[in-house]
Amino acid sequence: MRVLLVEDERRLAGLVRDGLSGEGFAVDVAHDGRDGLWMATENPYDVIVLDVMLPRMNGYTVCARLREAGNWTPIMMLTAKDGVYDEAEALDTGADDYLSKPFSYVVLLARLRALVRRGGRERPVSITVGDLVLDPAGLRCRRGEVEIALTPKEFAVLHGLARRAGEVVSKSELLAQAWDFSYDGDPNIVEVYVSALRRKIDQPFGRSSLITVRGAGYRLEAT
Amino acid sequence: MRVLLVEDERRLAGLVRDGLSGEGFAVDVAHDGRDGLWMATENPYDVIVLDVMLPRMNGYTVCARLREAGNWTPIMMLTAKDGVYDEAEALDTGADDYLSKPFSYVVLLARLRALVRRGGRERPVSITVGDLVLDPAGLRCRRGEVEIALTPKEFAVLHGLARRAGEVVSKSELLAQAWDFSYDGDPNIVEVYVSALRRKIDQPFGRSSLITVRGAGYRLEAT
DNA sequence: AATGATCTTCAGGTTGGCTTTAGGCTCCGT
DNA sequence: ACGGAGCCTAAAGCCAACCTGAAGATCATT
Repeated sequence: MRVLLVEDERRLAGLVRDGLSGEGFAVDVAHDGRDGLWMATENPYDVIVLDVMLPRMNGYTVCARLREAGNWTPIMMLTAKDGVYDEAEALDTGADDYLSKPFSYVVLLARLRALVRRGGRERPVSITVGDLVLDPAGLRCRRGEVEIALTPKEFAVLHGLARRAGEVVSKSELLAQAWDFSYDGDPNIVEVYVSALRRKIDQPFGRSSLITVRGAGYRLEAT
Repeated sequence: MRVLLVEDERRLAGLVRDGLSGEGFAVDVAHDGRDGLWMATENPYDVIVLDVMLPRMNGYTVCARLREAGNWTPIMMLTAKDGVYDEAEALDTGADDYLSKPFSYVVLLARLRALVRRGGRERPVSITVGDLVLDPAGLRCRRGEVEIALTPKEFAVLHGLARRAGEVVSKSELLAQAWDFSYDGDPNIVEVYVSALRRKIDQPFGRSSLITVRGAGYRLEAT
């Protein structure tokens, strides 16, 4: 059971880490928002404990970014009870549960277990474009009844297109969405993936839903 | 924020209605499928909460009918977890998200908000000149029901004209809009594009909506 | 280590949009 | 009627954008 703890107060972080380790959790700790987002993106965790007030990027933003990126790991938000931050906002941005500071360790443990057990939120919003269905929770995709196997990168690119079905999405936008912030490779990579996607989602079905708009980008149509 | 709740269990419907009302939603309730379909058709809602098992018409059918009719209001499906109904089927018929009963009210609220937020993203306004429709987001154009393929440059020129439909737009204005600042080629290029546009948007339809105003520029009319 | 899957780079080939050119046409003033 | 300025448009060259197969690099798993 892997836990990511994003908490800048070193003392609290240490206590929680030690406690959870003793319960059999494998705990990674990040000390600011950006590191937390990075680690959550790079590793698969079973649950993330996320403080709201963090240096370099607040908890809401981290949470929202993860959800945007299709990461639906259960998130427990830690909110300081000084009234500035709203608990409902935590749930809005995609958190699954929250705990107000100060909290007792026993309560945290119980709620964490509950969260892991029920698997967090049931499912993210699915995207439908014609008879093409994307399920971000399982990184799954199908056209009609036919399941289509996609690699994570392929899915990310298709997801970026599907979220704005009917609109032209530029190559640089796709790059920004599906690749790391600081990817500086050949933008041609997008073409390579579009090509692969067409071979999977269009050709076998005799469709042409993934349109090239020369000089502008690509458009996914609900053919 | 208007919500349509289609749910036959009176007690549950009442609870949800009261809760959502308290959050500032305006809630209408229908107690069977056919009423629900009717109300959804007649009124504009921001989101629809739809039980699967309903008298007189089940949730899948209501959902499918709405989508067939071109109604794309975000739909949250409520599925009873007794295995008879499949969640995937909900997504198939065009639902945007689903929630398994029993669910907690907090979760429903959070997911509803997520749905509305996503569905609420409005596309850039399309421009209409008579029966000519321009969709800037998709770089698409059609006259009536007929889709017209335009290159990005052609679209840019037509867009410049359509935004000021009925007015005369000078060649230099079009140049400034559709070409780079640093373009120093032949202004004749505008004539070339106007020519190409006429061949595409007027000739096939026996129209003449793109008028030359000698010595001044061009005017697009809502013929 | 070895294997297989995925990601990325590379390079050759192709396409199609942009621009220029040039000859013909239209309008308008003289 | 005539000439010229402004406009139209077919045609063709050019070049950036794009496609795609293949090979190398990376990563995860056994």
